[in-house]
Amino acid sequence: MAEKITPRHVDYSRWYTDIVLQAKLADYSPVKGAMVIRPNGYAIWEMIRENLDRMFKESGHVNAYFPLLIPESFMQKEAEHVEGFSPECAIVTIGGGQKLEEPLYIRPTSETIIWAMYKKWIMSYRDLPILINQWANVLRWEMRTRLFLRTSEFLWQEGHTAHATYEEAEEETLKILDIYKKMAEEYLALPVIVGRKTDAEKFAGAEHTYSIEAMMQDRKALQAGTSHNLGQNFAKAFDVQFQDQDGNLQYVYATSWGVSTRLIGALIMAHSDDRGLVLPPRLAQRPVVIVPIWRSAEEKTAVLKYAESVFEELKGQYRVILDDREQYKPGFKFADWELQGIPIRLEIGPRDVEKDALVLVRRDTMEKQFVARKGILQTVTDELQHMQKDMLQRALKFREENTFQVDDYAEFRKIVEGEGGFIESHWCGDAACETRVKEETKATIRNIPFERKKESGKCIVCGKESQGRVVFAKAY
RNA sequence: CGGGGCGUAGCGCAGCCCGGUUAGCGCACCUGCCUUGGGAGCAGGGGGUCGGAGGUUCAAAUCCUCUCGCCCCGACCA
Repeated sequence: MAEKITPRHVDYSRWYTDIVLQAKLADYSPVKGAMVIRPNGYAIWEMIRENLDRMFKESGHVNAYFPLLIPESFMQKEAEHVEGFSPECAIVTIGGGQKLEEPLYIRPTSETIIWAMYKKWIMSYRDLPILINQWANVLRWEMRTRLFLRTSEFLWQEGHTAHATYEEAEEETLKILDIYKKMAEEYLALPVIVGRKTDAEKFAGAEHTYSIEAMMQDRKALQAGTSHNLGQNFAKAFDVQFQDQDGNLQYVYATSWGVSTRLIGALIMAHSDDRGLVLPPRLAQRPVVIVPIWRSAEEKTAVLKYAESVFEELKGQYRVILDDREQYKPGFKFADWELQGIPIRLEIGPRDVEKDALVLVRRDTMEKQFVARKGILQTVTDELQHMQKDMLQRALKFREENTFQVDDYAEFRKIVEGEGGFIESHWCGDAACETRVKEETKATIRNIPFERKKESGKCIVCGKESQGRVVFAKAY
């Protein structure tokens, strides 16, 4: 059989597309720019969703659902917001066979409809805070689309909170960022740089935006989540005031934050290899596959009996696949499950039955080891934990090896135009310098990391004073 | 909007220039046999408005006209 996946070194973006299609994560839809998320892909989203949802609820948030369609007038209330989103909106103008009096926007995000409702619900400080999240689809008309990374319609969660003070809103914004970091590192095994976006890169309508940024295997950056402190911008636009304890009317402070199915793209590009998908164990709904191997009918009986006993032992803890299909040889099954990223494969053949052992293969390292039948549940559990940890460490090491401190613009350009990577350079804070770098190199400031050294230096572009380094990279 | 390319089975393609019986190949799919410790083999089988419409002709996947869709490059936009 021919190779199904273009190797990374041949064509990175084709490799990515091949993985998505061949691992049956998603498929192209009849509508340009949209995609179908297939069961394998949706399973990953479910794992992300279940865990994030739990963390949101543990931190006091509740879920709700706001409608898909937003009156045009709502969209136009917040000036920056309108400007930021108008070009990429789809608008419904006909309903029930008649032209609508007011066009309805298909939500590109829900701030406006939500703040129109918050106006009705918020009267006093006793109504605050409101900590609502919603799981929804949104639509942004995109010219260049790529499966999971940028599609016109995508799934996400969007949190929208309302607070009595700026400080409380800021605290919320940061709390969520922490949850995102946890999701990225502990579940996706994806090390991220936490920081603040520059004004040029912030959300349209926000006071400021924070993000988590990850490095992909082609050394490009991918924004994996954002959290915005919206200040009083939306409260003012929608006239949402509350009466404080002293009886004074004040505008409400807001936040919003989201992660999307783009995380699945991040996951693929950070960990997968030329054989196919590599799933971190904590995101695998089915972390183990058992492949029985036999020749004769007697062997088949013995092997299957043995395999079933292993299956029974593991199934209380893990969703296990027992691949007893007759029509495929073991070699085919190995390749098939590797393609789909199943973290651990257990091979069971006549020799293993005899020795009361089995062969365990880790997807990330492809390392084969003989393990004892006894205690297999514990062995699998240990291996899954190690794999989870190793994947994060490996990704972290890769990022560190491809992060450079640069103080000379010529060298900066050489790196960006060459292999690429994250470049930590001084920046004076002037948008003009940021723009110049973007125009000349296509690299942008990913964020201003929280964990940066206080270090005086000179702006990589203009040479003016700078307090610390920011992270530049080409981004998805 | 300009230039170029492509539409033939689920996917990838050949056939077209030079019109001629039932339109073919690889992969995938179905049935059977045989195999099974790294993507097997053999035999049989199902599946097509040849993108669409019109025209030329005894005869069109093939020639002509129109039309629709997609891809690449440029322009535009960021």
